[in-house]
Amino acid sequence: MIDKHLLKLRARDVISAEEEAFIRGGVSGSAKVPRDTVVVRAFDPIHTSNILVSGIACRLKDLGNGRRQITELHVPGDFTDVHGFSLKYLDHDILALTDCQFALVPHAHLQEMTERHAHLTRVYWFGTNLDAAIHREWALSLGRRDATARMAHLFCELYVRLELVGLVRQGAYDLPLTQVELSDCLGITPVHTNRTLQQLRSEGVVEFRSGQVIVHDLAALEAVAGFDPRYLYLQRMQR
Amino acid sequence: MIDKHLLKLRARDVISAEEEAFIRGGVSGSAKVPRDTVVVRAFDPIHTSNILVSGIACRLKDLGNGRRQITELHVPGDFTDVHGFSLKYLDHDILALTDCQFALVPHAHLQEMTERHAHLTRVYWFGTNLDAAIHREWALSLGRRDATARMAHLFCELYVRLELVGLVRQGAYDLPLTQVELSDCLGITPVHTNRTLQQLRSEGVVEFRSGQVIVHDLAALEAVAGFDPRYLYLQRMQR
DNA sequence: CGAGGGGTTGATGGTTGTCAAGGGCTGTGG
DNA sequence: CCACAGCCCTTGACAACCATCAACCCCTCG
Repeated sequence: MIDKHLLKLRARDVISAEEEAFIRGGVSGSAKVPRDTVVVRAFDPIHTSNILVSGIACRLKDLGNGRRQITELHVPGDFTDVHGFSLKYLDHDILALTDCQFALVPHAHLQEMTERHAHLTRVYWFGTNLDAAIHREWALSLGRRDATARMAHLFCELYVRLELVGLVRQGAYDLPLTQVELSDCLGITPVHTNRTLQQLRSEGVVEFRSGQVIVHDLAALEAVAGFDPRYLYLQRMQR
Repeated sequence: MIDKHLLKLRARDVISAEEEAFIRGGVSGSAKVPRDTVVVRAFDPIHTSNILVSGIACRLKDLGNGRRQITELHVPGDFTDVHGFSLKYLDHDILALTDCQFALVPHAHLQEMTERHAHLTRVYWFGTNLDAAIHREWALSLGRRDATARMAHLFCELYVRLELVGLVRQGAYDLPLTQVELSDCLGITPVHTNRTLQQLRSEGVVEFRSGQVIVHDLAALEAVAGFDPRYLYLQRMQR
């Protein structure tokens, strides 16, 4: 069930058989939730964290006045809320953007990990730091890239992250979001999202249609985005 | 030297005398750097992390074409780059925005901490998760708040964070940044920063002048910002 | 005294937001 | 089987926020 999660971990560090067993042993159950479900509500106390097994989820901050910002998209293999273990509550919702399956990990298990598995603790600490690096790149996009570059950059990021877990085929990947949800990632209005998508499509760079991203020209997409993947920390650590 | 750092830690968790000794024992030296110094350069390998003792520093992402985005401001007591311990290099610069003093902590010491001090490891893990929460709030600002609210929100955040380490007096605190640097926090141009500052000043809410932030009406400032401090996780944990 | 950094102001333009309407598709129930 | 609701996408007209460009002021410092 959490094979993709291990794939993601092993892309960046060495996980021993014993550590793998410990991780697998920590999964206390699983949950299937339909599209548009709030999996974890902001500010609620929590005692379990969720590994995304399948589907697309996100971290969503809601201003209440109708304005909302997605601060990260989650792909299969992601630990959507390990940070909940140390924070005790989240400052944002975890929302399933499509039908999703999650593997559940009690915080007690993470507590035990910190007591007895120093290396694994560092691996998951790294994981939350990677999330923070993604947040920073999004802040850069939101602050200093125009709508076109911002959108291209998001498509580049997802390309890399999904390829890591084997979900890119022939330069295309599934992303069954609405244009409204995409807007909430990019900090623009749905109308402008629509027009930006049309522009990228007409230039033959990338297409977003019927829940799929089809990259026609990856080099061009990266150029439009100004994409530099180093913020995703893709090299494996030497232990 | 790192009293403010301990103040910050103890605001959110219980630190034993033994743990305090371990932290203090980890400081291998200190560094004084003048304004505008890059303390840690993006993508350089690193083996030491820095606790900010005095001054204001930031995390800065540079697009190269003149566009740059500050993703977090650091105040005295902050561990500006603990995340460098697990990431091995940073995806952004650490820049001293004023004359700064830092306490240096070798990564070997943090490594030892993860092996022998599980609770302290959780404390510092929490710390990086708090940074990520701040990143998310900034992403929300950059994506969904207008310039006025964004600026007000930043002043609110700094008010809380500086108060925690005893650096707010009579509703005012030092913030010796230029308007250009403030612009790089807010994702707007210096010209617009200037006009937004004038607006907030003329409304009697807050004043930013000669390196000081003077809050005239905190309630109004928080209202303009839509400020909710819960993302700063101010309650102390019960161990 | 001149250079340079920082701040201020005015005029103008562009990216993006807002408002409003309509089209296509899907699912459902009469 | 058709009517209709609802969601999603698309388009056009217009407005607003913010960027750009350019100039000027003030202060400090060599």
